[in-house]
Amino acid sequence: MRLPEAVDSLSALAHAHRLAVFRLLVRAGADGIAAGEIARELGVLPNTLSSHLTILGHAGLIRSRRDGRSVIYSADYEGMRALLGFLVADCCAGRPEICAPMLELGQSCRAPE
Amino acid sequence: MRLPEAVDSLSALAHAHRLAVFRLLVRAGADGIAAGEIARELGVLPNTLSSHLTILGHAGLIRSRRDGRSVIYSADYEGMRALLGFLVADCCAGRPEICAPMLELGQSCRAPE
DNA sequence: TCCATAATTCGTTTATACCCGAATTATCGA
DNA sequence: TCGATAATTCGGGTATAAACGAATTATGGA
Repeated sequence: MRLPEAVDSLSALAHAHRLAVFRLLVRAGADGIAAGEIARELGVLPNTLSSHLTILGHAGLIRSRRDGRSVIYSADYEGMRALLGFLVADCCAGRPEICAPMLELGQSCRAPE
Repeated sequence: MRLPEAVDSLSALAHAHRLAVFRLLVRAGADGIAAGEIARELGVLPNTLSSHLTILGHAGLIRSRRDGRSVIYSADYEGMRALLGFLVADCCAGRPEICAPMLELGQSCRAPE
């Protein structure tokens, strides 16, 4: 990932509703959630949500598939990984002690026991 | 970190010049870089840069200290860690296989050999 | 085929972000 | 104290983002 794409991804997440949608989908996993259910959950009008979903999709952070009358959205974990990777890239050349706390991020990222 | 603060941080980074500034400072480490030198490096007017620096500072992503006539800016690694932590929080409850690629982020984050 | 549901697209209005020039504040050296 | 350098603050003009209502497209079932 390069800077312009990173700006697109960050802009997509830099909005309260869109960030909430993204987190919802990240938690939901591969099953995903239908657009209408997301709208209901967050209390956003369907048309407004639709434009948010388009923005997140264009940024490579979510995917969609049609299932009957519904469209199911799910997180794009590879896009997420690309963004995080860009942010930490070369974060501490020559200074591993700065880097160390970032390595512990993975600890937030575990299955509940 | 909670959602509103995360939106602030993401908004701060969701701009080509500000993201470039942040990356510059992340690479620069604790020594930091003077405002004027950042402006020269990126080809941004000093007053415009100043407002960008204010936004990044308010978002908790950079710090500043005065040194004579210069003001030295440096990355706030704790703020950075907080944002990344928020983004990956609970990212794969019950699905460790999704989580695994995120754990490898640390590999971008190493000292040059 | 027709109707109901799900989602998106379109057009408009409003609010906010961005950038620049000019003026101001802070610090250092002569 | 005065001038020069470094940085920030202020004000205004322009562009862009966001939200909404209305209309449109897609799908499934009667």
